[in-house]
Amino acid sequence: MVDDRKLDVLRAIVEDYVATEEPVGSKALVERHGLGVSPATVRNDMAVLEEEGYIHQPHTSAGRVPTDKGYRLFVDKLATLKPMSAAERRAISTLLDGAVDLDDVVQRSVRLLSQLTRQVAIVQYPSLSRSTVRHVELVALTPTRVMVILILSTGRVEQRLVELDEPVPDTDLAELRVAINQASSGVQIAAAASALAALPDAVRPEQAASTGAVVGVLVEAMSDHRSDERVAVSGAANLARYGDFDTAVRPLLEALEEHVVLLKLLGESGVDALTVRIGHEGPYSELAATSVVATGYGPQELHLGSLGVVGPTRMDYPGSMAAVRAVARYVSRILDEGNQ
Amino acid sequence: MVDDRKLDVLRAIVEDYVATEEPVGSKALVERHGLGVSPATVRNDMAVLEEEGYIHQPHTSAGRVPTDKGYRLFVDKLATLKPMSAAERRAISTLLDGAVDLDDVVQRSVRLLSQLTRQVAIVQYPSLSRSTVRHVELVALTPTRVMVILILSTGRVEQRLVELDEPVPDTDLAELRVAINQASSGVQIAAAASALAALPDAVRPEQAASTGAVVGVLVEAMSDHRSDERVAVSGAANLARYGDFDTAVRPLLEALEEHVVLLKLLGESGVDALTVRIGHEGPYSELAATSVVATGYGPQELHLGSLGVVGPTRMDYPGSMAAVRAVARYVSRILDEGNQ
DNA sequence: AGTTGGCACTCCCGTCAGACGAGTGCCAGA
DNA sequence: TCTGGCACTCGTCTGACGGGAGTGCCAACT
Repeated sequence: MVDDRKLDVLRAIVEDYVATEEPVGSKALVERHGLGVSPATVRNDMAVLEEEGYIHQPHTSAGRVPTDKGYRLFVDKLATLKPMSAAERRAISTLLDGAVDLDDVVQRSVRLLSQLTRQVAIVQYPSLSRSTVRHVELVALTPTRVMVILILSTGRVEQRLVELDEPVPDTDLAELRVAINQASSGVQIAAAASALAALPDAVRPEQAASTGAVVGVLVEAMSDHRSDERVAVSGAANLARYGDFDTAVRPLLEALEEHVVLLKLLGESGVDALTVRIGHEGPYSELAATSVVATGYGPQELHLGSLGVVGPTRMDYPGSMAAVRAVARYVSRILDEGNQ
Repeated sequence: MVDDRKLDVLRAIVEDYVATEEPVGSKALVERHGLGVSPATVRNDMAVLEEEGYIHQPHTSAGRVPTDKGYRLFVDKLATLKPMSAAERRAISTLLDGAVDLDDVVQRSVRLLSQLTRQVAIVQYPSLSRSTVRHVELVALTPTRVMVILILSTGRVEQRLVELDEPVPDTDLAELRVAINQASSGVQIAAAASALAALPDAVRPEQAASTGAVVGVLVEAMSDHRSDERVAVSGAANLARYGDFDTAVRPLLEALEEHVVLLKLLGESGVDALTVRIGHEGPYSELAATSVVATGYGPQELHLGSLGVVGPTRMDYPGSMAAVRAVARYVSRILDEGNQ
């Protein structure tokens, strides 16, 4: 039976262990938290909690440490999000409002998140595939070199250079620009790609070649999911605070280099739905000592990407969860504004 | 007196210490390198080298370790660049040739460099201020919203959104586009900014407001030196290989977060001129245990940015220097091609 | 003069025993 | 059901000790 006081004990253990990084004993517990009972009672409760698998003893005569299962219970039942302080709220809004473009938003967010949580922060760049085409611009740099600029609803801009075999007159280029925008503007990117692919057949034969070249590059840029896999990382230095280098720091440090791994870690939680993955719950056994707090972001419930923090299982969950949610909301709002 | 054999001894000490990470003694030296003399002789040489400050003994009855001065001598007099293997050359060219745009070049380079050297690699994004304006494009997203796109000779593209107080007819916008490009295209960015600043006075009064808004944003983008301070970093996981966490790893890990610090570390070496800064020679006392191998890059001797690797003073200088130079040359070549 | 073998010396490092103390489990009593 | 007491466990710290790597110096050799 796990009654209320035992939950209190578990909460106290988690909080103390997170704070001190050391196994916590019964005596220290009753002293630091006003539990109102004696150490002996706490010991009895601990014995039960251990039997149920919520805490664990590194060795006889040592204090207790929460297990992954214990953290899970803590997060599900015991944790209340630490409200952000006014200063923090202000920091978030002023910092993010100062961003000049999309890349800047992402970079500022990731930095901010790592500073707020003192953890490693990860922000996925907004997915290209979910957005719509806002405009396509063609710029003739020379008669045979055209720069193709693809502007998406999220604010992302992709540019590609096209080399043409023959010079194309400006009037033809203008025509092509109109045709492309008619076919694609306002359309979801996947649909736009297929609509464009049909374009070369619809123009005059002498334009087919140049149209084909331009459209080919555009379609390629649209179906290029590279940017879907881009992430920004910040706060690796925070790892230095952790003691157990080999189990906690090194594997994570290696994972940070592999952006694909990070994306999988972030997962695909819905907008405004916090996901907490604790230790072994995650997809990688090497990262059994690390937890992830993540959420999706995007305007109007549309999932454009994910962001979150990773750290050792022994992390400040309430604080991390609050910060992740706050930053995600701001980012969503900004993406919404740019898009209205 | 430091004669040839003593230099050989120093070289051997550096090589062994880099390989083993342990102080090297006289006996091990003569065994591993065919020095052709007895340990006692080597000991005498070592005593001289120590007196001159090239090597150092952590404590009596320990082997010797090179000092910063010893590494300096090694780099200046004794090191010959390790030639890249054919496979490495191929890896560099195929990887970098596959880059689709400027950001991609930078990101691939930094990753490549960290893999080649197994160190932390840093690549500065090409400086905006040294490049010329290739083209400015204006796109009317709605009658009162104009996207301004600035295309530079290096291939960098900056975009900004401008909100206008009143709708601007397309014909006026076309006029403005022509005027802007006449004033700026082909011009160095600083000069272009001042040329543009004068533009609002030269147009019809009813256009002055919109022209002012567009030009203002452009000038701001041009004088925005944010991108001059951007760097890409890769290979932080390689730090995990180093033992002395507190002196070597932690300070460097913290420095990696501070891009300004990294830029200062890279310094401003000329194109094709390798700079090696060893330990205390660098600008930060906290990084007294780290060395930097860096060089500038850019087409035609034009310094657009720097790249290099950082690591503990005990690093493989010949290998790092060769890799840094090879990557810098490839990057320079690619920037040249995109620019011809 | 430079090189070499021999030798005593220094000092790091790993091991081991012993003391200490934090923390526990259990039990009897309130 | 809670509490105080108590014996017990076991990790950690300390100091002593021996082995070994490496040195510096010296006398002898080339």
